[in-house]
Amino acid sequence: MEELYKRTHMCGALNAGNAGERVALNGWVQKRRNLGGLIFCDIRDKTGITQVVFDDSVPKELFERADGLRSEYVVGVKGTVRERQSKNPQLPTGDIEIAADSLVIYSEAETPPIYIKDDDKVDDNLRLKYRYLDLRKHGMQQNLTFRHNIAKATREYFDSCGFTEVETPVLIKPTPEGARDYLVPSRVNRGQFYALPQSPQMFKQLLMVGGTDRYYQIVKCFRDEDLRADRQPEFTQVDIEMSFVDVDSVIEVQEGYMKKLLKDIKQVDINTPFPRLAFDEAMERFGSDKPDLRFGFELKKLNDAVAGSEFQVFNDVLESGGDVRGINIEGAAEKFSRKDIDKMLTAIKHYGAKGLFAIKVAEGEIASSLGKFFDQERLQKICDVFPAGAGDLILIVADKPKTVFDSLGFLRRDIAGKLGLLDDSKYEFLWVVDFPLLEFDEETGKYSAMHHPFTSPRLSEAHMLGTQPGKVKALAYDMVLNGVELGGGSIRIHDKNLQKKMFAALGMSNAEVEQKFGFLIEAFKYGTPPHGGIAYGFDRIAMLLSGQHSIREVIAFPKNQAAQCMVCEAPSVAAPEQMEELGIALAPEKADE
RNA sequence: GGUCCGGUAGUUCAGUUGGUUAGAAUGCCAGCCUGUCACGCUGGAGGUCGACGGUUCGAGUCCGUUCCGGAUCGCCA
Repeated sequence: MEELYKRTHMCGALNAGNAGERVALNGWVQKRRNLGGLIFCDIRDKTGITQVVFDDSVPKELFERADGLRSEYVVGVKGTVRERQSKNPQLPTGDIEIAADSLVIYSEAETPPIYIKDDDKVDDNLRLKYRYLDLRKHGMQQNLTFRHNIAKATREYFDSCGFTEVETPVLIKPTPEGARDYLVPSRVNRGQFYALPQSPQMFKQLLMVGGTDRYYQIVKCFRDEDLRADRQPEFTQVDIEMSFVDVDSVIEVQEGYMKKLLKDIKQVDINTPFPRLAFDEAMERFGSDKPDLRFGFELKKLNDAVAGSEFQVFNDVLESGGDVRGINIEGAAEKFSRKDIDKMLTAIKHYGAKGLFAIKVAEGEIASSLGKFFDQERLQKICDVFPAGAGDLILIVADKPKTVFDSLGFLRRDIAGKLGLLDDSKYEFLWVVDFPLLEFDEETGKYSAMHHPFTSPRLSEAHMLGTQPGKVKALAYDMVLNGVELGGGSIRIHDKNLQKKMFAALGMSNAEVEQKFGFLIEAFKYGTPPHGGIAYGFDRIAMLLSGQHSIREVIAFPKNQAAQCMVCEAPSVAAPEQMEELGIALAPEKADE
């Protein structure tokens, strides 16, 4: 290779104050503009771009080499900084340019399949396949740096609060019964498997038994589940556990964490403590257990207002234990057409909704698809619940409670988006608390833990575990920011008798408990501090604080929707020899029915 | 597993009721050009219209199957 030019500055670093200095830059060719006897060339690195000029004062050989430059060539340039004749106010380095006197081409480049520009619109899969090119974009480099800064602030904060970062194993025991683990075969223990952790839950509890007192870890976790814009099969958690704490002590430390993150990263002061909303109230008011508080449109129950009408649809729903609820979109009566409302109905059919009823309130008249069954007086009664006035649009869904909540919860947020109310510069934090401890699974006919089986019930309600398990509330909490669940946690059960009751309520036999959690139960015999903790989705935090709408934007090498790595093409089949050595054979594919 | 949307040049897209040689922008290549910065001007190359089958005198367009991608519901203790 030719000589390496020892870099004196990054490409985004120079300004008028450097005029007259001799510098050396390394980077990629963003763009070459050949004006004939004058060549401009923009050199880019992760900090920015600098314009380099070759004119008739340079040797012919150098000028010709500059003429041969193409996009994405990797080069080194030496020259003198000077102020530009015509400045470019759009560039941080726009006041200066480098009058080049020497140029080295480290590496040529083929024409890239995607443009290295932040505002290009290119197919997501191409971006993922050529991720190393995508990462050259300034915005992507900013995202990576941004994520790094969050990790740094996280470590600073928890360190300052007396936490120890401890690494927990990545090869752990599989959880029985289909819990979507990634399985890892063992050659040394032929026929046996590890699992990759979905979370370090049991190990962090063991750390509390082990006297670590305050633990945190920025840790990769794995779930072999279907993907979403905010869900990847391998993702990063900020995992936290504390000894000798109650709900308030955990929450206080976490609010301090968010306060520091927002201050350090966004220079934004947020108020603590965060509001706390009981799960039931969150559902009643927002139709969601992770409500977005940046706007209103709260749900109202209309059962009383519509009772006793001639409208059979509502009557049937009310009789079968369902609800009639609505939201009032203030001032939106004229903003949505009949067609728009039909589209909304199509959208909420996903949640099982069968109908969507609209009431448009105007001065002196209330128009509605319900007009046939509801006279003005009755419609007014519905309006009064919100209360709604002239210009407002009320949307009503009648169905099973879950369908009503899901549908209106979705519409509330969807419409806010359409009305431009989702302001990324607003940070509305809250805690959702008082979750039910258990939920009834209609398929298995059993209760299952809403969070996990070590979540403590409210101690005052623990006696109901045997009799009314569905009514017991958990000492659990979710942190929600702008409609996204950032993290969730709980106070754990540390009393072995209470834990036994919990397992009984879950319908688990002693043998089953022993097989799944034996080592944790064993550990609890030897002196267990009261403890609790929380785990955050680190990628989600980075996504939200950087204003992105997919966690892929803050992950260097994310997987596509089919959980494939487009760069290295994982997963792939294993070589027969390797399978043989591991003692694994593939089962024949199931015949289609 | 279900539902919806999409697949046309390297890239982003247009392509009407089925009708001659499938277009634009950008990128790429060549030539000209001394103050550009989305440089400009002139010219050029570049396509199995995702794949297979069907209807038709004729299919990018219609029908069926299939593959791929995205969104979403289920799922995510």
